[in-house]
Amino acid sequence: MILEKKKTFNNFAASKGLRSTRQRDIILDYFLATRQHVSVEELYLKIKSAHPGIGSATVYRTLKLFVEAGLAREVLLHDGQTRYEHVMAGEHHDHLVCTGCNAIIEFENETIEHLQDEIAARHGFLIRNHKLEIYGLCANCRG
Amino acid sequence: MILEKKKTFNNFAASKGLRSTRQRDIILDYFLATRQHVSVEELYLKIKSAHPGIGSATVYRTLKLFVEAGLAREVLLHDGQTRYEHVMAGEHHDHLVCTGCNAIIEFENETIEHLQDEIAARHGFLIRNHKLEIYGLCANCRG
DNA sequence: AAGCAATTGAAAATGAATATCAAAAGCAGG
DNA sequence: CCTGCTTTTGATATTCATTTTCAATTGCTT
Repeated sequence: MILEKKKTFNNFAASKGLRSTRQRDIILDYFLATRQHVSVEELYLKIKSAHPGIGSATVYRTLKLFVEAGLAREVLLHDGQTRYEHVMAGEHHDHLVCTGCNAIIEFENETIEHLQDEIAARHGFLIRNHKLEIYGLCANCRG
Repeated sequence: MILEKKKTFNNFAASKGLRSTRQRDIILDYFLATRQHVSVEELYLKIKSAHPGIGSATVYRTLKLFVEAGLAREVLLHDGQTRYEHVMAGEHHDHLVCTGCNAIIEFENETIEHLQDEIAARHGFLIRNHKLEIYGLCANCRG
């Protein structure tokens, strides 16, 4: 599915007349290799250790392209940094965020998705994406 | 219910050993008088026109107190500003956010709330609050 | 009224994100 | 493989929301 995503990005780039560059390839590789919710800074530091030449501005710019291309999604947690997560085809996961230890538990619930569709339809609203975050204390932290 | 909220804040202040100040009273009045999703800047400007002495740092500080006191909730939209909305006892509304015109439509759905409780229970998670935002185009903007 | 700690306002500091711009790199067409 | 044109990049400066700092003020207790 990594090839799949690279193809998606290439198609997007082609359709927008964007050029294919070494940096974008590298950043995409690193982004695809991460797990959930990388901040730009985190991704930048990882990349920098292997590719010192790449600047953080490029990482910022490129992640925004990934969002446009439909590969990534912005996640705003409460730590003052914009984070990015993968957009999986079809599937959509939401988050339980522990305010004690910052653990993030992902879950999926079809019924909730359906209800959202209904609500949107009722308002003539066309859904592009959504975000559901539940804040509280995880099993460990509720002590 | 405004008196209710003032009392809630006073109780909180008392329990934390916080002092009662003119500024906090004023800021609370203005916050309670706002409708949904005030940014700190917006609230500060409103207050400043009638009370020029009050500084923005105090508004920032005080809104965080309201969150601690359970009166307010942070809402992170995608405009780079932290916004605050009222916490209504029991009820919880979520948002349809139009990426075309930035309109925000609020809705409530009991079933979704229930499902969230179930999911949390399944993970031994204790819910403090949650946030559901659906992004897309409103009826006007989907043209 | 006096003393002490919390609070405030102004200004400086921080920090994420964006804009600027000259140099470098991609992509034609010849 | 050059040439010329445009996009992209990296470094730096800039912006802007938020936080911190700190001296002065204020609230509270005795």
